[in-house]
Amino acid sequence: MLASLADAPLDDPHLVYEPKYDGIRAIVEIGPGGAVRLWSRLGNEKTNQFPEIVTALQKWGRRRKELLVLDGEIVALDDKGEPSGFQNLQGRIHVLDPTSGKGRAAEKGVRPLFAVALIAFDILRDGRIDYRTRPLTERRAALERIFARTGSPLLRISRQVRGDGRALHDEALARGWEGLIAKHADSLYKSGKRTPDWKKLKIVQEQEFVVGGWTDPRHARSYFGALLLGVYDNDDLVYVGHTGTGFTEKELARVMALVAPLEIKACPFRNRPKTNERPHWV
DNA sequence: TTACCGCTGG
DNA sequence: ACGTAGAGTG
DNA sequence: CACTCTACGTCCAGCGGTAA
Repeated sequence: MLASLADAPLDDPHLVYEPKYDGIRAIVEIGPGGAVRLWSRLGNEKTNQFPEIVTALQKWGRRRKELLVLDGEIVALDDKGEPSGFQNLQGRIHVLDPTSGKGRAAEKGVRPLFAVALIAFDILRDGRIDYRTRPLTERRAALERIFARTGSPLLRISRQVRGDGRALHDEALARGWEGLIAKHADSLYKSGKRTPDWKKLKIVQEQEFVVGGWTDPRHARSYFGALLLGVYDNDDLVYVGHTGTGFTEKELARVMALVAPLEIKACPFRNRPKTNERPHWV
């Protein structure tokens, strides 16, 4: 079940509000005796990539007798133990076995080994009970009963408020969260579907950048792939990232017309970015 | 070793 | 993740 | 007719695999 991007009131009594955790979506199976498996949104097994979480789940689920299936988000934790951004998980998405010491990341020693945690926000099955056919409020009650006090800092449940998300929204602004998810309190769980029962309320962060170049487009994309962006550190232009999404066809054309006549030979950034496609500088 | 592709998360 | 076109819905 | 929803194609970062 996936959320739709939409506006929603922050004080609707039929809605519940949760932080939008910025990590990797995961379906969690805890079998009898603690047989644990993690699955990604595309149905790929992630069990081997998060051994800390698996160990914690095994320990917690050791005396369970029946299958439990949860839905949640795997997040990286900052040094205060608070959920931090998706970026800190990027290096582990593809790692087949983080303990093996094999592979590029292990060789380079660059994997930061951020602490991670599982934040469960839904329950799909507990033994013979198929919770997907039960309303969200009932699922939430079951989740809190079963998973609220795991005794492990790695195993948590999402924060959730009912009816009035204004305080949570203020907190999201103050802490720079990605946004909130607003869910219909009586909605059912629809596996694999994107539905308006869950609404994604995005928070727009602002920052002014200087365009230092662009990259060639890939495939059937027109004009350019991404803009190369920097911010000034005194007199130095420091490359800070690419952005390629968010452009309509018209906007791609307009920006290209502005930027193409300004092309120069030398990279204007203090730190030359690595790009997927050929860069052009302005 | 390096460069590129393909795949996966968002 | 986003944006678009075309299908679906009212 | 206008609006909403879905399917699809594309974006970045990063890793693994393979070719050079």
